[in-house]
Amino acid sequence: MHDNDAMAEIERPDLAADAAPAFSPLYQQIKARLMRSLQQREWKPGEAIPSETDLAQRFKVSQGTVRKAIDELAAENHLTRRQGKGTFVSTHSAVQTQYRFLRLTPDGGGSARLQRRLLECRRMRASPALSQSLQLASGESAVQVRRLLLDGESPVVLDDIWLPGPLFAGLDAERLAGWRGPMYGLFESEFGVRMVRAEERLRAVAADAEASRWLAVPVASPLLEVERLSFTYGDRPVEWRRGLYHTAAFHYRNDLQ
Amino acid sequence: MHDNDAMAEIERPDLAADAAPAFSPLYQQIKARLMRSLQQREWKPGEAIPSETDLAQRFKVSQGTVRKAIDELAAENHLTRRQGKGTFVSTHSAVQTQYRFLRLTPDGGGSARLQRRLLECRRMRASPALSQSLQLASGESAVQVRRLLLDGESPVVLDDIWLPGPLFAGLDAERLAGWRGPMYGLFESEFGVRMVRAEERLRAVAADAEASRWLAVPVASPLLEVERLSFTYGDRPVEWRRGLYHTAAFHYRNDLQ
DNA sequence: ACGCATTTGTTCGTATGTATT
DNA sequence: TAATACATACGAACAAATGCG
Repeated sequence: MHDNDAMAEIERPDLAADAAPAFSPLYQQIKARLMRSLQQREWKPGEAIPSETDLAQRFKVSQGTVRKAIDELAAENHLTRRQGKGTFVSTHSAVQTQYRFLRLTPDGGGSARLQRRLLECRRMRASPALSQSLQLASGESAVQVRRLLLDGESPVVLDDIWLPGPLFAGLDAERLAGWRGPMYGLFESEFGVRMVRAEERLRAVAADAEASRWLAVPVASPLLEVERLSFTYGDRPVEWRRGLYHTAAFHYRNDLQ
Repeated sequence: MHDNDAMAEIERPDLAADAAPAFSPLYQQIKARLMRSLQQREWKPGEAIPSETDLAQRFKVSQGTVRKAIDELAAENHLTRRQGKGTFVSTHSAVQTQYRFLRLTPDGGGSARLQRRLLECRRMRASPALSQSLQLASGESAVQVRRLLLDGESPVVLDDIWLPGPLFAGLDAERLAGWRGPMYGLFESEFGVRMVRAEERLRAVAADAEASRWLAVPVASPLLEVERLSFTYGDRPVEWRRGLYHTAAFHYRNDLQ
């Protein structure tokens, strides 16, 4: 009836780790409550959350149980632990986590040092496809941002970014151009929207006239197309992005384990 | 009354012998010893390792310390825990982890169900570049495998795979063609080489004549090039692979967190 | 410069729950 | 049902890093 080797075992629906139906371990419940506090911005990106002993008292559980909850949140990059200092809400502005989602790497090694050049920032009516991706009500507005990333003088990435209009009220070219640091840092601190995870889809495509112009490559050159759907708390999609990468001197790096 | 960890350190000065830098937490030392056992195939892929209590006795530490070591090894995909059954050495043959490194996904969703077609398997002198990548002695032999992955009748991936010749003695077309299941499963069970992690580099390239023929696309079509360097225990590189993906109906999926 | 309090990190021990055989 | 193994939970103590007075 049961298979006895390692290959059995798969058929179970195996409910997701964070969805907590009727009965879930205490630490999972604590984890869910901490996630809720993060979502409600009780503690903001960069700030410290209460100490483990404080939280244990608040939730009336042992410190070890809080610890296990925090462990998982730290493993998922929601929180960052610092021995002797405390546990902090992760932020895309922290130097060590800047450009956390950018996998572009120079072929020679090292990490990319790219300049940004803002090309466009405008408000538009969301297309049906975009409304679908970002779960917008029909007819809702969107912000479109177009920009280049350059290695010195040579353009490497052409990004088109779409955001829900209402969520990013007040976002315009001036605001973007004046911001020093990663765009996701701006979103966090100015609009209260923190990107917590993203799904990327990669393809090879041929450069069209526009991409050819901006990236300074011949029409029909092969380009790496990177589509990205980014999510904030509660698995809510809040950014759709399409990047075209010129992968002559750079590549997209991915570590598998 | 009981040992604190300083005393434990004195009782077992040999613990830090290989990897651990002088003083490291006990559970890290246990983790290193477990890794060594995995590397030496004391327990083989798919097999169960001793229970946590057994290991605790063997290493003369508490069960909780062993648990923390195993936790990390499980998080790194070296081990797989199954409640009530035991802890098992991960294997690429297990159904739930088959094609763990393959990120190719049909655009419509679901998971890829691709046929394999072996095109070539031959022994060759390793090129200098390959020797460099696989850390081979100069003049050492390599095995080259070329194959197609097909979705029904339409080719999707052209893979070229290079392996260290001595490590894969006896690997030939017949052996490959006769094997049912993932290639990495064959490597594990027939050659004792388990891939534990890999680094991929992605680029967009133009199809050359050969790629065009095998993938049934026009010359100069954009293709997704996926270079992969795979490592076994001890960070030893044991496979170099170049895949050309035709990303018309498929894409390379990557989840960022 | 030093010591102290705070906070996370490590280790132990114990008990109980849950899944598997 | 019983035995085994992993999973959860609690409590306690000490270590190590940090920051402050």
